[in-house]
Amino acid sequence: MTFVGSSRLLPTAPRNARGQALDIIRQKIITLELAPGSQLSENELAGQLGLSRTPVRESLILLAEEQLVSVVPQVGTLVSPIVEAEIATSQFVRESLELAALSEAVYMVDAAQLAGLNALIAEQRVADERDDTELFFALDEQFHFALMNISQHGSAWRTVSQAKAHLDRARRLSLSLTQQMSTLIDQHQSIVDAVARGDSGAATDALRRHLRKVFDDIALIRAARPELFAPATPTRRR
Amino acid sequence: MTFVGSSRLLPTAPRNARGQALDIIRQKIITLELAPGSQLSENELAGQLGLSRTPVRESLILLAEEQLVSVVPQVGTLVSPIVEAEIATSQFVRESLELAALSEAVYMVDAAQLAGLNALIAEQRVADERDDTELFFALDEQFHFALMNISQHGSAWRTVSQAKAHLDRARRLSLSLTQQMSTLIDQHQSIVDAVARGDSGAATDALRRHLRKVFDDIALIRAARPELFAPATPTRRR
DNA sequence: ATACAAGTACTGCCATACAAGTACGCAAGT
DNA sequence: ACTTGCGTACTTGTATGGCAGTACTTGTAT
Repeated sequence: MTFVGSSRLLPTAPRNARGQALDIIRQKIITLELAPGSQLSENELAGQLGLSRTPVRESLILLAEEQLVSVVPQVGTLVSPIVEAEIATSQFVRESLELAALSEAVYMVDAAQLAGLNALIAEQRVADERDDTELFFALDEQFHFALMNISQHGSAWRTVSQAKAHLDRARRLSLSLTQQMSTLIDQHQSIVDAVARGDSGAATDALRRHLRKVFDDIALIRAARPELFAPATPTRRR
Repeated sequence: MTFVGSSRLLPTAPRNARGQALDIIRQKIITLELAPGSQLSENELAGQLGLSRTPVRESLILLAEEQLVSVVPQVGTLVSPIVEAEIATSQFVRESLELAALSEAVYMVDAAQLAGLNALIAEQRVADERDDTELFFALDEQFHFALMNISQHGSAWRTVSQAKAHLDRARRLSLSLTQQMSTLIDQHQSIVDAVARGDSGAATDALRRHLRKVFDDIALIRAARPELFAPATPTRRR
């Protein structure tokens, strides 16, 4: 597993044990390697990661704040099930913030930033050709961050990224992500083109269409396989 | 100090030591009882609160994630200075989310919700007459939460509340909060009136004006006393 | 008086031990 | 067969000790 494009903003690797544990566990939850509803154990995770309970426990507390796990005292820690309401909230947060940032960004973008965005799109085309969804997810994260960074509100990315994590996790339920990559990349291009033209309305429209597509794809998954959402009974470990 | 209207949504008191420590420390930071830039110590806080270092440390980790403190390994934990960029980001997040939620809320509000909002405004008038700023802060928090809760996005309040915490802390630098309460309450009334009329544009305009006033007040403080923002040297404890 | 270096007293980080509480299985009694 | 009660094996919560690294202090030499 590569941690390129992890949610942690600074690419500098987390030098302490807690940072390592947080990144690894978080990534495993988002990629569904740790199934929604499954039970975790501080002790077991500590053993697997070769750490003591302390940094693992601190990571789980942070993940609970992010709503990715829920800790029940004296009972256990559960990977949060994928709940429609949570997805809708994440979509609302992400959409509101990205759109508001982009509407300002149109008036302050420079040539270097546009070139950077186009370069990311080119890399995404490569990822598409290789059917490398992991690479695409990482580049997608970079693209949306770069877009938001044009305005002065790049430091709000932390908030957006947390919302995006819930949406990405739900997206991974889809079996055929590879078929949608080219559409998503085209939408990326439409956004950048509108920004380059200085057309604020077209840019926000294009971004809204893009984000709504992601959300609608999740709705399609839910329609096809409702059992994947909000599993009623938590999965016990043994 | 009363914890009515603390940031924790559920009024159910935190039953474990970490929850207590988190609420107390957080409140002391927001109310400036713990000065921006001042140094904290896990040991010292644990002693003051009558707890061990563990729950205190876990609280500080959560506060660091919220950007209210910054932890420097082997050096110390500092209460975050009030930095203009951080304020601007918080304003951006709060404004974007509250406005987006309100624009939807106008079409789904019912009579009971309007009555609840007006009741909160009435309470705020009382707080104004008594010059009780602490009560007003609590009621203000309740009002904005109730407003956001009309739409289906009440669960995004957690995010808004974290941004609002930074703005509230900066607001407390102002010496004359009592003189502004009546204006703020009038603006609350304008928002509710517009929502009651079903006038989406007027409602969002009124809310934007309201939130911008809060932001502009902070800018005035900064203009008058720039030394309160981003203190260059951290305050050592002895 | 100044520069420098060793000492010392802190810091947060991590590991570990113990405490409190819950869930489940199994056995005894009805 | 079913219910009930207890024991056991887990769970997270909290306390504490030791470690490594930083900053300030103090003594010494220049």
